[in-house]
Amino acid sequence: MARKTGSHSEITGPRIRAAALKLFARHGFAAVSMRQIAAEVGVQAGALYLYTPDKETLLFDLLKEHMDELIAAWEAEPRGASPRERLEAFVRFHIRFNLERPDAVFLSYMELRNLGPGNFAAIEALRRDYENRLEAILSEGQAAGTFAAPDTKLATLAIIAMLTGVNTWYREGGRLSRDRVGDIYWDMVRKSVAA
Amino acid sequence: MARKTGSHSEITGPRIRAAALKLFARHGFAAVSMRQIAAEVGVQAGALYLYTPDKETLLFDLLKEHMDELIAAWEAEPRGASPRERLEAFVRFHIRFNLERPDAVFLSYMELRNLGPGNFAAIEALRRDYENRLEAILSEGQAAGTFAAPDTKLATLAIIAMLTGVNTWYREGGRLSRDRVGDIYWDMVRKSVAA
DNA sequence: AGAGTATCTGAACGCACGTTCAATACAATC
DNA sequence: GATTGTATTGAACGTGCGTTCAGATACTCT
Repeated sequence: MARKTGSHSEITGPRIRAAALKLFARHGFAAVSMRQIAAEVGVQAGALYLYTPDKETLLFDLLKEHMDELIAAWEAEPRGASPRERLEAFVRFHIRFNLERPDAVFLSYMELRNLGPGNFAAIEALRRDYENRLEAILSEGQAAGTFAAPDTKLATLAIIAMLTGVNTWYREGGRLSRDRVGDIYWDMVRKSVAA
Repeated sequence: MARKTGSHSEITGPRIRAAALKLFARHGFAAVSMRQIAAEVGVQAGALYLYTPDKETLLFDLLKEHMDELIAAWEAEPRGASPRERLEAFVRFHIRFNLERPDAVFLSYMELRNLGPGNFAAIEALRRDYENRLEAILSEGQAAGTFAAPDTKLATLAIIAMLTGVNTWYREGGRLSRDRVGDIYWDMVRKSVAA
């Protein structure tokens, strides 16, 4: 028995990636077998190799796609007029974007070590690219006298760590809405680099 | 051939835990085999079971020990007179303590999901205990008018995420000393919750 | 209707896994 | 120097791993 009905290649590929994303995030890359991913999709393990050359590449593609989307989404965001407005937009964007993709965010922070050196470097470069966009905002504000961070590079890393941390505790339907969380974090970030 | 010379039980146990900590942090719990740990220690895989009932318990013991040490070390820290002094002490303590144990910190944030429900709950409780100590400081300062965090619970989580993030980028011999990093983060934390 | 192509199955490959345990080697005690 | 107890080996258990591939199936095109 092979396919049941219809042409599936355009649907199986995304389903494999979705299943892999979910399972890798839940149990960790090394703890998830190709057979588990296949079972989640409703297919035999061998069929996965029509869509990926190997397990590591499957992980890499997920991480790469996530980082590309992150940067593209930030680029598409309306650009604030002042450094202060741009920083506020960044804070709210980062929280909102990450809360919409908890599995991909989790993977991006936890499973980099399962990549070979070349793939690792590619993802790291994208991460640094994203960080640099925040640092540029802080530097501009610093030059304009709006901000007074003791060290813009460290402020960049500190702010991103703080914002990404929201994903570890936020639960849908909890005591705070996403917008309210954005308000609270913006207040803290704003003050932390205030002049 | 069994032992080479001398009585080893008091030395093999700690060596197993040290090897497991290093390898788990480097490659992830699921990706490390009992045979690899044994090889690192210079012993056969079967010998590990003299010191741990199974692999998960080995991980749990590492995490538990780390959390116990963390809380005990904070308890032993001199207690500042004011909320502001206590917060500064917390910031500097957290950075210093975590930078001294990067592997254990990494494990504590990444491998909780490999614990069974009971073990998981035990570690989570200790983590919450630690967080509550910071939140208590913020609440006191809030009541005294020293701090004006929009939400002490979120400020707690934000500060801890920010501080723990230092471990992801700090490298010995880099451009900043540990003390200087403490200064910079204390400046940002102080301002972020300032009245 | 028939050929060709894309998609998938099912079995197999060699290898490594966590764990157990009888046998063994050594150290300490008498 | 024999006895006892502890620390360790080395082989084995059944299971599951990532990956490959010949063959089967269902769809498309003529």
